[in-house]
Amino acid sequence: MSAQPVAQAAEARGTFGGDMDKGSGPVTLRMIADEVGVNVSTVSRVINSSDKEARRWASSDMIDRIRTVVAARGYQRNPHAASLRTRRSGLVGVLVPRLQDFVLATVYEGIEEAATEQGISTFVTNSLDRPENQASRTELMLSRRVDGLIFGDAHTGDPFLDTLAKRGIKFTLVSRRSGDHISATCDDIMGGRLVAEHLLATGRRDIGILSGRDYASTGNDRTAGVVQACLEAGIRIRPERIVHGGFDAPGGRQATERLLVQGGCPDAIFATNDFAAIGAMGVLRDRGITVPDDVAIVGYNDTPLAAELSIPLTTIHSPMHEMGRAGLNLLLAMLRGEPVESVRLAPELIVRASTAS
Amino acid sequence: MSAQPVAQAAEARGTFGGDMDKGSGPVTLRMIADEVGVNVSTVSRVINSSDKEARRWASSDMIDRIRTVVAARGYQRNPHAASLRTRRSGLVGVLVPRLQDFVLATVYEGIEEAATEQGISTFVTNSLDRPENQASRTELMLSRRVDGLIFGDAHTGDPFLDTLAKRGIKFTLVSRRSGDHISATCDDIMGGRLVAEHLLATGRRDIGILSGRDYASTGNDRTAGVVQACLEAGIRIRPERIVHGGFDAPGGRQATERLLVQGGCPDAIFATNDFAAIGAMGVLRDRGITVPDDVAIVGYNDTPLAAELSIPLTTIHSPMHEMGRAGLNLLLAMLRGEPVESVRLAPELIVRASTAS
DNA sequence: CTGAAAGCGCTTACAG
DNA sequence: CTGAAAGCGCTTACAG
Repeated sequence: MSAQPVAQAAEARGTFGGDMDKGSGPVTLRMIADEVGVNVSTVSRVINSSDKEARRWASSDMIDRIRTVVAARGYQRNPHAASLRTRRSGLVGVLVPRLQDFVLATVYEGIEEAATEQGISTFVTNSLDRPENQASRTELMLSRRVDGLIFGDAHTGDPFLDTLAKRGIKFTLVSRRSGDHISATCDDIMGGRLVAEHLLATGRRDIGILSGRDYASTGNDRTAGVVQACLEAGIRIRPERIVHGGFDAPGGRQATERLLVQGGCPDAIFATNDFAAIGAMGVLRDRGITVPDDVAIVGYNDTPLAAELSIPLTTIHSPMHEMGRAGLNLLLAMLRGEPVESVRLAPELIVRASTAS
Repeated sequence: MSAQPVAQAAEARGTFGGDMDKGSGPVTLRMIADEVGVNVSTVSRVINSSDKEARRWASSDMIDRIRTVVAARGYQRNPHAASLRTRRSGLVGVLVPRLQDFVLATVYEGIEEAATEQGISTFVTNSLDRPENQASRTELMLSRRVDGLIFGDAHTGDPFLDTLAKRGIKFTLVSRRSGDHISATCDDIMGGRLVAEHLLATGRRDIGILSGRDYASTGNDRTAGVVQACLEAGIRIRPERIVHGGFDAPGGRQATERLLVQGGCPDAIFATNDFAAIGAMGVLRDRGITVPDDVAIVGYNDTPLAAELSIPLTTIHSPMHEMGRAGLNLLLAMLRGEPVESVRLAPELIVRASTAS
């Protein structure tokens, strides 16, 4: 708090009942111990025990007295001292492609919320999906002595995460999955199937897919789900109907333009992200193609804007917040040494005007 | 890294050249010192000095040898130990209304970027603009021993920040200003003036304003700028032309509906936020009011979506990223004890189809 | 049930 | 120029 050096005046503290703070900084365990008239170790034990456990360490009278003084003085443990001693920091590092992305911001909110509930603090940073950033930011997090990491930017087939796992570093993935690493994701294959089934049921037969980045399991799984479901219905989606690109509006715009050029206009477009769907709608509008009469459009994620669009967007609701919470809780379980398994959350189809013919 | 207790095997370390790690956890200063054959204090001094300063503390031969071993072993200082000793954590807490909000996510990106450059780490959390959260999250940040705080959720007239300042807590504001507290903001009054000047120059005379939350200086200043500039042009904006509401699309929708009800349709609407502008456009479209022929629309912030809309949006570009950087750097200067002054960044008008008649 | 001691990994006066 | 010591605020065997 104060800029002045606090000096080594630890012994000069009053016996007990001294009510003034003397500007000597935050309350320490020693101050509490002195005021109660007991050893710091006793205070430490009481503070770090539940009501029941505490009984094993101290008389109930002692427990009451300590708790009273702790509350009265507003004691807060110094986390740096505790971390130094216990070798656990209660810190988690989170890497996301970009926090500006509504989807990842929401996932992170879930992570942060669950972390706070568990007394954990998080650092977040953007990797912009660039491998060199992923590596350097991970090392930076590690140098901050995080207990574990959560990646929202996993790249399919990239050995980076394998290397990390081999080093014994604990981490989970959110939003995107990769290999056998523990992850909390939406069941994107199922999501894709829901889209295909809806489109087929409403009479569409030629589906174009804005698949997103080729290194992201999200877009790939959603695409695979559509392809599977169509195949089961006897419809084969040609390769040129699947185009990759960015997950934002400009990315969707470009991908849509490529889609139209290379195969003519389909009767449905599935954008694996709502923002890409907005870009797609822009292109169609520019070309005088009407939605949903000429082309149905489906997005993914059920972003708030989806319902606000001039033509409200049919989309898949994915539990982004819950995904973040699960990713954090999985990591914590791993750190406790418990066996953990990946979580696939259920997607849900939300039908709106963009597919209602 | 490893879950097993690392044990007190500090003395059992090889003399020098021992290349294996023995799983004894991260490299410590002591290991470096032992390998170089020098006292830890010497290593500490060299590590924490610039090239020039180091000369005062050690022979250039010593400096080289230490630097070599530090690099070879990949030594990283334990920040908890250093914080405990120095009483400075290198940690900054950031409170924003909500990270899902593109504007605040971007401001935070700027904060985080500048922090990383300066070797500082940040914690972010959402307050949802609720006073009880602002208080509790601030205390939580303080219990994490942050050196200072950055608030993106300041409420005009709220004594909370005054109380904090009185407690000697160091903080800066971003995005919104409040009282005399140090802040890094866009010059929102100027931004409002730019909007009014453009609207007046293109023949508009009856401007409705979606002013946002009444506790946020952003919306209020932007509104004030419009009112001022209009007054100077001899046009008085009636109070019922100014409506408050949320800064998102639904908020803009509701505010617009109230605006239309209570005073008929204006010939221009200034939404103090791009997302609110999107909501406004939705309402107008539903009612068959055309943009820009019947009503011109202007947003604020120059969000990427603004250019992607069916009717591209005239808006004010505000340097959100730079605002975050400035907020962090101001805080750091304060912590160094330097005199600091608030920063007002220049807004810029971006004219698009929504006002081009 | 409670205390005393050691030690986590650093930094920084204080000596020399 | 370098070393030795103290101490930041905790936790945790180890005694009793």
